[in-house]
Amino acid sequence: MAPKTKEQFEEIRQQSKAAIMQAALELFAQRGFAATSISQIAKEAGISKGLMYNYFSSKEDLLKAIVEEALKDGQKMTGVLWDDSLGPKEQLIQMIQGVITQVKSNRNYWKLMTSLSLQKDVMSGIEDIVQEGKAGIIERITLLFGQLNVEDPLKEGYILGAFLDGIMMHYIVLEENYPLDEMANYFIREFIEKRYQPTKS
Amino acid sequence: MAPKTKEQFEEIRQQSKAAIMQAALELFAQRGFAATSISQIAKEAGISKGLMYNYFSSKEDLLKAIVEEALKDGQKMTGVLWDDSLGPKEQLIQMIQGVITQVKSNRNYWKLMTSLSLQKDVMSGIEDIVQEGKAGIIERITLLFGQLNVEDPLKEGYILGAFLDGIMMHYIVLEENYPLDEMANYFIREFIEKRYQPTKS
Amino acid sequence: MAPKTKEQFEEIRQQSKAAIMQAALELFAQRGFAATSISQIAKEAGISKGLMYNYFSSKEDLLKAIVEEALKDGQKMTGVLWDDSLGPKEQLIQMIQGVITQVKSNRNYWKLMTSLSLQKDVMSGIEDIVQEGKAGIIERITLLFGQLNVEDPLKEGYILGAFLDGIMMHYIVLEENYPLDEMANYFIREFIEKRYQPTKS
Amino acid sequence: MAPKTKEQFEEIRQQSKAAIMQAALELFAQRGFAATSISQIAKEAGISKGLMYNYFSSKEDLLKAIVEEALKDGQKMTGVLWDDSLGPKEQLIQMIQGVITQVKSNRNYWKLMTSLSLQKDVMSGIEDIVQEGKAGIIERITLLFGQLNVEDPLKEGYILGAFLDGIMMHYIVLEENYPLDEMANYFIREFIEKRYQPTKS
DNA sequence: TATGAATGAGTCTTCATTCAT
DNA sequence: CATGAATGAAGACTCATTCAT
Repeated sequence: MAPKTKEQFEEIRQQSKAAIMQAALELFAQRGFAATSISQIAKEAGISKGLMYNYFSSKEDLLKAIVEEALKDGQKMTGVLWDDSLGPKEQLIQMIQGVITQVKSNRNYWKLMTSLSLQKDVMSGIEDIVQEGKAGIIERITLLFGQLNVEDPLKEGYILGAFLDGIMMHYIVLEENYPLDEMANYFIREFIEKRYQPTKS
Repeated sequence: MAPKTKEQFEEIRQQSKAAIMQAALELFAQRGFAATSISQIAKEAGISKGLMYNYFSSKEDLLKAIVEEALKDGQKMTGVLWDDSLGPKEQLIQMIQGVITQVKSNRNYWKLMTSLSLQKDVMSGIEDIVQEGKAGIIERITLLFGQLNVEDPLKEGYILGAFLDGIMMHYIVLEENYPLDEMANYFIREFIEKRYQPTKS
Repeated sequence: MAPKTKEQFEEIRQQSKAAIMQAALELFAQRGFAATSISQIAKEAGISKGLMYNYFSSKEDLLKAIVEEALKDGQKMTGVLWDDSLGPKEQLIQMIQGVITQVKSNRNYWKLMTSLSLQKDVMSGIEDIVQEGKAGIIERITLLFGQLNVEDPLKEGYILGAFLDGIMMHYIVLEENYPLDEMANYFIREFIEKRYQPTKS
Repeated sequence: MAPKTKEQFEEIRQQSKAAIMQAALELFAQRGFAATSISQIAKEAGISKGLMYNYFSSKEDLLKAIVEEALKDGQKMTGVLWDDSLGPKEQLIQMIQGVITQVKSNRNYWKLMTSLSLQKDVMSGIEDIVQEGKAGIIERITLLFGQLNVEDPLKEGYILGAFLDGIMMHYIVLEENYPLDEMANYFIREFIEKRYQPTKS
């Protein structure tokens, strides 16, 4: 008799929305945005085609929501990441491990993002947000390399970024067959620990 | 009328085909395979929609032809690449420079390939050919690292691969803004030359 | 709890119903029946989509209810209109003024009716009721023109009807910019008063 | 073997386009723009749904094309209409007859236009063109009434317009059952000929 | 060989309507 | 009585592909 309460509706909404976003992320990541149809998403999410439009105004809007949410989650984790009480090398290592952890915890998201970054004008609004985040990280890394007395901190930062993107790419493409942790550890040991020896002045 | 009719036809065929493949590669790379329509390709190539089907039996077939052709070109270049008269480090450097050269000379192709590698089931036939090529390279590199007395040649090889893929990725995404040569040189100097010192036994 | 529950319910019912009909009339008139969605009506009326179906079994039923109610109101006014104690010319004038008054008092309704009359099969049930009403009026007018010794009372009636419909149309389309009263008065003076002079044989 | 010539294609295009516009006009007029689906138009025109989009970029664009074409035709006829060698009363009559002829020759078009004029924002671009045409006619009529020494030429013009619009409306709605010519003639005789007697100064 | 009109399956999206609460 | 989540059929539109010339 009584209508559902606001809270009940809100809960239902959150559940449906999450289910849709989850299904869409999976499919967008595996097949690509353009190649994924709303029908497929609806089927995967176990809902009707029409329902998606109760929550997202368009397929693009859905994509945007997915990216933004994962971005927010990522930033939450990143915020925790930096521990200024550590030395630069330790911070570097922690950062690398943090990136690895994030990628592992949300492989589909990173796969989708990689895919999107390859296409022009898929998402105008998103590009900016992502770039912003990246710029912050690079700046930070450059700073650390500066403290490590590296010859060209910026280049060194880009190289590190390239390595991380490369390793991520391999992990994303090869899925279960890629020993991500092993590779990361090997890299840290061989290319961080050894390379950036304390400079006893 | 003229006796050369057949050859002329063949030449026209080759020109049209090349124009179509060129246009398609450009668009597939920039917008993605699924998001590119035959109409767009035809317009870009300056031909009619129908003509495409004279040369390729389907959109997928066109994609396959593009990938295969570029692959063949690549292998031609790769074949030239290895110079066994050099020492392992020099071969490594030459290989890296070779990869960079290839990517630079055909950025769209590598962008497309990267894009395709992220999507399941876009191309069944292609996957295998590419994997084959990659396996050969890895084997070769592992061998070189073995000669360089590296602790774990396979991991070292994968790390190098990650570096190269990462650098390539940045170049592909950032386009003109990425100083590819500078980065490559920096990488070779700092991460190859310095790392693999001759081991005077 | 309170004894008046039923009446209160009834009152609420009437209010909601009226609000819905009011909102729907407004939107149907301004955008057209087919182009107006239930959602828009619900939003305009300040109620939920589902509630509409408590009062009307369908969108068509809602339209029907609106038309019928306005028709009833109109007939109430029309009933008052005819004053047999007046002479035919005076009755004519009164009728014209009555029509003008009605149109002014419910412009949206007349706009909607005009719109509906242009479309086939929008409403089967409605057509008949409206036609019935119109036939009565024409009969009455024809009678009056007969008393005025007009050459062809039926045609004269149709012409008057055409004028009234035309003036109404202008008013409906031009909204505030049309001087309805002025036009009506000018018409009465120039085309009624002057035209139908008492025929003192 | 040889491809179709430009002319052949052009002819095919014109035919298909005409068939689509013809079918669409019929349906838009009878059922209304919003209530008519592309499927219905395609079926009525005997073509596939997709073909419409070879010729018109959208449903709205189709509507616009229809209106504009009919407008052009109308203006061609109107241009012929005015004969300055006649006296004002004769010009008036000719104009009335011209309007009647146009409406008769393209009833669906006028039905559609009437329908459109009732809805806000169906067509932004069209509104202007139509208003422009109307303004010219009113100006002309006002001029004629001035020559006829009418008390208030502008009002008289609007009244005439109301008459004509009303008669047209009846004709449009009642279709075959409305004796348009008879009514027009009666109107001319009774409301033009008789009303505007030559003023022997 | 080359063209582009034509098709129809499939895409994104809207919307009247239902229903659990 | 009231809500709005959910459905599914239908609508506008796209696009790979075919085919007559």
